[in-house]
Amino acid sequence: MTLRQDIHSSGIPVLCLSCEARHRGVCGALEPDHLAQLAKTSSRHNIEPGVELIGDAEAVDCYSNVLSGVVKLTKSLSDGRQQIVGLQFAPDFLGRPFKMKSAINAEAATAVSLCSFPRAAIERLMKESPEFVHRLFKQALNELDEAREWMVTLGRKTAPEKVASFLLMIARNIGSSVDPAARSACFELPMTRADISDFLGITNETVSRQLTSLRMDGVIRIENNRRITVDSMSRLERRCGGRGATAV
Amino acid sequence: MTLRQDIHSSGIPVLCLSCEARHRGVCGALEPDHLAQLAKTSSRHNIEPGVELIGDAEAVDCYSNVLSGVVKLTKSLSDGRQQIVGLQFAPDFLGRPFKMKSAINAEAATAVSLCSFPRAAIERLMKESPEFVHRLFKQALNELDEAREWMVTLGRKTAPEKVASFLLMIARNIGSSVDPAARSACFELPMTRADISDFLGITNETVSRQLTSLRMDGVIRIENNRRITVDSMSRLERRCGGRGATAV
DNA sequence: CCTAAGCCCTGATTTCGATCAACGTTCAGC
DNA sequence: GCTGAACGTTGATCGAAATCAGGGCTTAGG
Repeated sequence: MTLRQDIHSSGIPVLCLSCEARHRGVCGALEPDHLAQLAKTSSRHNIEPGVELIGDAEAVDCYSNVLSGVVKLTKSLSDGRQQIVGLQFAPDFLGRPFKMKSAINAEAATAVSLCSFPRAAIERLMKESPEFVHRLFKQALNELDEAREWMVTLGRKTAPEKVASFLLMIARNIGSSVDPAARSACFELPMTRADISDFLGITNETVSRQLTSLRMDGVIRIENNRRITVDSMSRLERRCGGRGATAV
Repeated sequence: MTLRQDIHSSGIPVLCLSCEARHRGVCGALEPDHLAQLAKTSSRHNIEPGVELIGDAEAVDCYSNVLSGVVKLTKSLSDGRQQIVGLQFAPDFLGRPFKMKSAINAEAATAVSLCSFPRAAIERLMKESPEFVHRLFKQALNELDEAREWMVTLGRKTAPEKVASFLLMIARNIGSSVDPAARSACFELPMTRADISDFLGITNETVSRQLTSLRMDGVIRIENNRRITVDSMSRLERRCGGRGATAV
C-alpha cells in the first residue's frame, strides 16, 4: 500500500504536487517523467495588473499556465480602437503553438501568477506526448467555442444583454456560489469598466449605466465598485437574451 | 524510376488522387495505408444551397471535408436573432472533435460538395496518426484566429468598415485575381445580403446601402447582385478600418 | 495638507444604424 | 400568361448607444 503510493507520487516534482494545472490543466496529460522533465525548465512569476505578457507581432519565446488571476487577450486597430478577444482563467494554457509571432496581445487584468516554460520544452513535449497535444487541442476547441459564443453577443445582443451576459460568464468562472445549487453568486470583477467595454464592444459609459440599471432593479448588488453579488442567477440569466452565453 | 513512382502512388485511392483535401487539407497528413482505410468508409455528397448539414444540439455522426462551395456556421438566440460565427471554404474540415453534440448549426451557403466520414473512422485515425491530430489542431487554431479577428470587426468596426472587411475576406478566399500582384479581384458573393448581415451583426438594409456606397465611390462593381469586381484591392483595404481583417 | 491622476457615475446632445415602408426584379409554379 | 415569394434597393423616421461634458471618490505623491 505504502509502496504503491510511493510509486505514484515518486517523480512528480514538489511544485507540481498541488498545482491546479496538473489536475485540470494541460499538465494533467503528462506522465511523471515528462512532468519532471518539464518542471526542470519551468519558472514561476507573479505579475502586476496591467503588465503586458505577450506583445502583438512579438516573437513568442515561452508558454505559460495561468495559476491564478485573469489574463485578457486583446486585438487593436491602428487608430486605437481595442477589442478584448478572450479571457483566460486558471488553469488555462497561455500561448499559440505553431506560430512564431503572436497576433494578439496578452495582458494581466488582475494580479496574475504564471508557470512559464521555454518554447523548446513545449515543442519537445508535443513531439513526445500525444496525450499532451490532445489536451492542448481540446483547450483550443474550447476557446473556439467561447469565441463563437461571444461573437453572438457582440453581433446580436443589446447593451443590457451584453453586460448581463458578461456578469454571468464571470460568475461562472470565478464566482463563489453561496448555496450549492448556484442560485446566487459573489465575485470580484477582474477588470475595470473600460476593460469590460472593450470586451463587449461598447463604451465604458454604457457599461456603467447598465450596471447601475441592474443594481436599481435589484438583480445585483455592488460594493466598492468591484465586488458584485448576484442573489438570483436565474434573474440574471433572463437578462442575457434568449439562451446565449449559457453554453459556456 | 517508374518503379519508384509506382510505390508512391500505389495505395492512394483513385478518388483521393486529385483531391484538394489531400494537398492542403487534413488528409495531407495521412500515409497511403491510412488514406486507403479512410477512403473505404468515405462518401461524397453534393448539397443544395440552404440545406442544413449539422443541427444545433444534434448528435454528430459524421465529419466531412469541404471539397467545394461555402459552408456557414451559425448560432441563434431563441428569439430568432442569428449570428454567423464562421465560414468554411474548401478544403476545410467540418466537424467538432471530442463533443457528442454540436453547439452550432452548419448550413450550405452555396452549392457544396463534401467528402464525409463516419465518426468512428475519424476517431480511430486520431488514435493512430499523431500527424492527423496535428493537422486538425492546426486548423482549429486557424479558426480561432479567424474568430478573434471577426470579434474585432463585430465589436469595434463601423458598418462601412464591416462590409469592406467582409468583401476583402471573401476576395482573399475565393477571389480570382486578374493580375498576379492581386491588385484587383473578381468573385461571386457566396451568400445573400441577409446572410452577410448575419455575419456582420447588422441589418440587410445596411449591407445593401454600404454596397451601394462602395459601388458609387468606384471601389467595387456589381453585376447581377452577386458578381463583385474589385479594381483596386488597396482602396478596399483602406476602407476596412486600421489594419483589421488583414491578418487572415 | 494639497494636487493630480485614475476610475466611476450621470446628464445632455448627437449620430449611426435599426426599423418601417414601399417598390423593382427575378424566378418557380400554376 | 399571371401570381406570389424571395431577394435586393431606397427613402423616411426613430431610437439605442456614442459622444461630449461635468463632477465625485479614491489613491499616490509632493
